[in-house]
Amino acid sequence: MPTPRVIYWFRTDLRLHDSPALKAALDLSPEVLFPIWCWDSHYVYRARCGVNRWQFLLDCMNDVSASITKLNKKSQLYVLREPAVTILPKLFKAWGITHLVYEKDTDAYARERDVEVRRLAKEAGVEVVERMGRTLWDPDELVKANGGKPTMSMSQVQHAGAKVGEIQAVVETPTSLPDPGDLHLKKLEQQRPEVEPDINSQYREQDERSYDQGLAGPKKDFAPPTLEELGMPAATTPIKGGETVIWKRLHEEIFADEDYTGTFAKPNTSPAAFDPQSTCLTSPYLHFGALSVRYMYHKTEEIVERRKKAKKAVSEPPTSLTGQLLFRDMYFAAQAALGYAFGQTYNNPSCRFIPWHLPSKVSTSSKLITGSYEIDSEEAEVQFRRWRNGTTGFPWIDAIMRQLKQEGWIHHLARHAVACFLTRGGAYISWERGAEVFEEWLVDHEAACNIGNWQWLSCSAFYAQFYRCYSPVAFGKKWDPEGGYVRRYVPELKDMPKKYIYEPWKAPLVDQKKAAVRVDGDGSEEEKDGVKLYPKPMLDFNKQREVCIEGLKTAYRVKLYGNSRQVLDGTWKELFDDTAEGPTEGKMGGPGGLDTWDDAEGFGHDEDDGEGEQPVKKEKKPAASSPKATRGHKRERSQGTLDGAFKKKAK
DNA sequence: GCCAGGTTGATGGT
DNA sequence: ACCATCAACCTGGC
Repeated sequence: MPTPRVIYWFRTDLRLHDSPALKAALDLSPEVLFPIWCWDSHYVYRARCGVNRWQFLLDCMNDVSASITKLNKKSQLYVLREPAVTILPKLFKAWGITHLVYEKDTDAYARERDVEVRRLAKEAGVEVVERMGRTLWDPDELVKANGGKPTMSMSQVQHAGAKVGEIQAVVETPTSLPDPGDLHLKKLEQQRPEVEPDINSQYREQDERSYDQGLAGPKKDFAPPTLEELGMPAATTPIKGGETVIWKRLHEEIFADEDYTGTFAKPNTSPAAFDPQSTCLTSPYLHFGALSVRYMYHKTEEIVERRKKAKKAVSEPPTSLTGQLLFRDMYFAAQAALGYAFGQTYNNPSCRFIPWHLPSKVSTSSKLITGSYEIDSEEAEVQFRRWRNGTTGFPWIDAIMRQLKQEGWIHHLARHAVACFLTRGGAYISWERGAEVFEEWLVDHEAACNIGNWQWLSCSAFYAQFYRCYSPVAFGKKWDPEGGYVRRYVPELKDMPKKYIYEPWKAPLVDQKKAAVRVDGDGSEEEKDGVKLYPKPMLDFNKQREVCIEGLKTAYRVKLYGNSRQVLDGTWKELFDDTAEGPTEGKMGGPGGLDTWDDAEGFGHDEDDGEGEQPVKKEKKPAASSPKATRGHKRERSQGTLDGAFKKKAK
């Protein structure tokens, strides 16, 4: 057996502390170790990653690279400007690799990529070593312990977690690293093919920009790129990425304040607090793996246990700090169980079907569904744009959306406020449209959590109390009666009297004049006759609230899910007509999703919904006129980008 | 089948 | 700060 020559492939784990995968790599006692990042994964081949998250990723890369160099002057993070599936086979050969080691990633897209990578490794005689380090428990094991079903509630996670066993202990941080070997850059660059397979030609333009710089970048030093190299403008977020950044803050500020850590209760933290924010803001570091979630969990538990012994107050899950981490695991496991379908309503057995005024792009791109919506979606489209722009005319909503765009981060409850407002508590627009905006702008965007939370807030899954509705006026007022948060992020209202700060359209003209702002228009103009403008509200909230609740009531009565037959074949609409009164007997067209791919896995929602229809299990393929209808679309919401590209190549 | 509980509503009372 | 009420969803335990 030759001495191991190892590639350590960084993906979701830009850290050196508490990394089970890195430890596994070092436990091989390798002769050489190449720490690499491939120009791959979600960050190149994706439609939507805003500049702020890009910057945060680059911060994390630079930081971990510097930490590597500290342990071994000859080493660094080698950022390769080529996707894993094409560069890895070449590296295996050129570097004489025996082992490929990485942290397990259960993201739907990552799984598909990694299946291909395993195949390529096998072909090259390279052993793959994979370790879980991204969540408290392995999402696949949580799902298994949950009866093979997606985890849809906190109690399910806690029960399944108890079955899986103790959360893995923290592993030690390496104090030294092996040398990397000769990189053979010239040889590798000569071998560079025209990018084959052509993974997602739709992102071609962006790819080419980086390929033009060569495999090792403009300076041939394998350094992380700059935003300039990527052709992007400067970032606007004040949040700085990197393991050392969060490590310092975690110990010097968060854990150092044991009262804060030990009694943390999410619902009691203010969404209107800024500078500093009311929560610990660890999410983006967890996302990029710059902070280990298990380290955070164990350290928090240590503090909580110490306080318990001292008979000091502590908080408990789900509202405590560790409770927040449990929710994260819940969403990861739900995603692991559902794969690509988790990211959309269409063909998702866990997601309730609600006929939003502005449907998702998947719905509208499906021939089966287009045309079935008769609602004035043009008005909804305008409302969507105003929501995105932060010009809804509701200062609380607009302040949040503007903070999100500028800084890439908003408080959890602020996310609730704007998500509820966009979907079931205001504009009645599909959660998928909102999720896309968060995906682009959040520095902490985690596909599983973002998707899960949008389903939660829109009452599509996880949560059902749709009559609990956030008011765009009252909710902000409750947390911030003076309106300081609004004044900070909607500066045109900074001198508006407190009385009108959440409802400026009610301010008499004389007050508007004093505040040097005119409440008028739809947000398309910033100024008129030399006076600053703030838009009038884009909808009557109290009226819309009624419309939304009625809509949700109907949708819950009709009881269709994303994989119901009527959703897949586009005949759902008749079920929503004439549903105003009475029970639903006889109105439903039969169980919905019994004949879709999900049923093989046994967790459709349709088998037990009573209502007295005969099971139509027998009719194998429904009246789907397109193969899309049964296989479902894959989306690019950070899951799913490779689609057919791999498969073609695999043959 | 009943009933309590569900991380984070709003309002109007004390 | 702590109620009840509004209307009424689902899940989980018995």
